[in-house]
Amino acid sequence: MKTTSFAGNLLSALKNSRRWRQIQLSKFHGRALHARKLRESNDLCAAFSTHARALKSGIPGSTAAANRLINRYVELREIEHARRVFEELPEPNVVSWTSLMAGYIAAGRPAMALWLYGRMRGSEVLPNEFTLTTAAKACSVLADLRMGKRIHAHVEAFGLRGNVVVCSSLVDMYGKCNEVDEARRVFDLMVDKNIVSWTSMIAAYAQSGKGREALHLFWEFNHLRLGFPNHFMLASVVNACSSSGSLVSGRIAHGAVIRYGHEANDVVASALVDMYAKCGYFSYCEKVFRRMENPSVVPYTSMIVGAAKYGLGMLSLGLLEEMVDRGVKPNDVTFLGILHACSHSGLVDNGLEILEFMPKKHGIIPDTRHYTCVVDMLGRIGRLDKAYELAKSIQVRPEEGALLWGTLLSASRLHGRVEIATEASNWLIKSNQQLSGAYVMLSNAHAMVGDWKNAHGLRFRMKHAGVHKARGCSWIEIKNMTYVFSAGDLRCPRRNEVVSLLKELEGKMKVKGYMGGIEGLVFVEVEEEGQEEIVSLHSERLALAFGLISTPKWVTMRIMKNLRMCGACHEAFKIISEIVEREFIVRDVNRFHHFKNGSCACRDFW
DNA sequence: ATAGGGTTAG
Repeated sequence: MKTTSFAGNLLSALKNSRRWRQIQLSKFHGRALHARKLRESNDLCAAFSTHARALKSGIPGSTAAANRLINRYVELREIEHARRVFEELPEPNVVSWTSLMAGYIAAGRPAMALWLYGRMRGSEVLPNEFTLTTAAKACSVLADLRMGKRIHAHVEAFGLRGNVVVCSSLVDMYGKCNEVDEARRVFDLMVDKNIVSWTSMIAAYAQSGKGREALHLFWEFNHLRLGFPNHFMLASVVNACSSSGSLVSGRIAHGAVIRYGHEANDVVASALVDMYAKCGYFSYCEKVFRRMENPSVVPYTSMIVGAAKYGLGMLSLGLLEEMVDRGVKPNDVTFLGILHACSHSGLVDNGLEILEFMPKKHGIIPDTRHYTCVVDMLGRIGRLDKAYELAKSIQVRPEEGALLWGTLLSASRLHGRVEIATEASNWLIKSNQQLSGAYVMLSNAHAMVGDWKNAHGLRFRMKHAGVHKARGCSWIEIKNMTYVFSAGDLRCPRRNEVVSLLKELEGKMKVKGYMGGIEGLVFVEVEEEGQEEIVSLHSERLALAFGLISTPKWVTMRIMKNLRMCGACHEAFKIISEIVEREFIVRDVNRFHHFKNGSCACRDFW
């Protein structure tokens, strides 16, 4: 009985199917569909008829036949039909369960796959390596660590820790859940490793900002002569270079890409575009991008964000226009980049216009992230009231609002708008987010308008609440050396030179028309073994001169950022390089020749 | 029936 009614349901489902209607419509109008769609439709008809035949005959077919049908539907992206077949099965086996789970992941519904896994564990069917790999993948997509750990436990329980595919999927899962150390533990315990396992681990490091570790692992892979890196691995390696901001490694990685013949791969090229932008080599970023024949939305977005970082807001806007003309659809990230670009190039009116046309012209509804960019844009040029109004008008979930209110806070601090700074800080403190930033910035805002009583009071409250401000740290790579500096570290070897450099840069910035936001009072913290001191100074540059911040890299980065805003990044880089180069001899200049010839071997990496 | 890569606001 069930079968008969199901046949009826199927028929109506068939008739309701969008593709079925398409077929009927095209037949009726005598119009041909696109070849691919037609093929798909025919395939779907075939699947439907197999399905209907099986049901009408009333003889329950073999489970294997049903599984084939499930997979056919999954391939055709008809997950609900796959599910119907599955639900009709009197005795689904492990393949039926796994196929359906994989189908739900492919359909973008990984939570459903995990739900099915739970149901399966309640049945008599036991999972095998395919099921657990699929379940781990669902956790990876969802970044669901809790469930991921349970899957890991099941892998152990079913004795599958020696399976390379299962373990690679666990490495990937832990990586995507931001548990790189756990990923590494699984990776190290693997006896059999293949290129996928290595790539998963390298990608896990690269994606969590541990570029050096990623590169080291890549070096190991090459050193052990485990094979040639493929485009998957190289994309991750290039990504590792961007996340460590290392231009030297990046160029060598580019050499490796050329050497192994993966220049034409879209994903690798996108990673290179991003890497050159992040490592401060914009002309190469552009070069690599322009070499791509049909850049997709991702490289376009990388380019837009890259141009924005160099103060080339008009170029970003031009790129948006160009991609739309070429039929590449911008996405939410693209618009984040565009708004970021407008913000950093002072293109406020363009930015507001973009915000308005995003949904109308491009079908992208702005979310909190986009509004945060606009708040930043308005706040940056001092239109605090409008920024505040906008921030208040947005409905945000508490866990989403920290960036929004943090942005507003830093803008109001910059412009000495204590009342807005207070409200923004209170929002952050109330929602227990970014506490140290909230306290410090509000305290700085009070200090800026000369209200020392409140400034000190906040510091006291902060201490009382047990909130600790982590020491700032940054680094710069010049030629072959990385210089790391941390705030409060007084061991700056070339303080005087840096101070005169900063003065020089300041002069150049003024010529370029950049009005530094911080000309008034700033707060400088000196935290050395619990010691804390509040100092009011004329500017951060002076703070540096007094030795209170001795962070050339920290300061140079800041200056570079400022210079980028007025389009003088190269100048800054040149001057800084000159200073540092005098003392440090650049090692192994020939590497660059290797790179130029495209014959750089990966073992030259270090 | 199973595993890996690129863009994300302050």
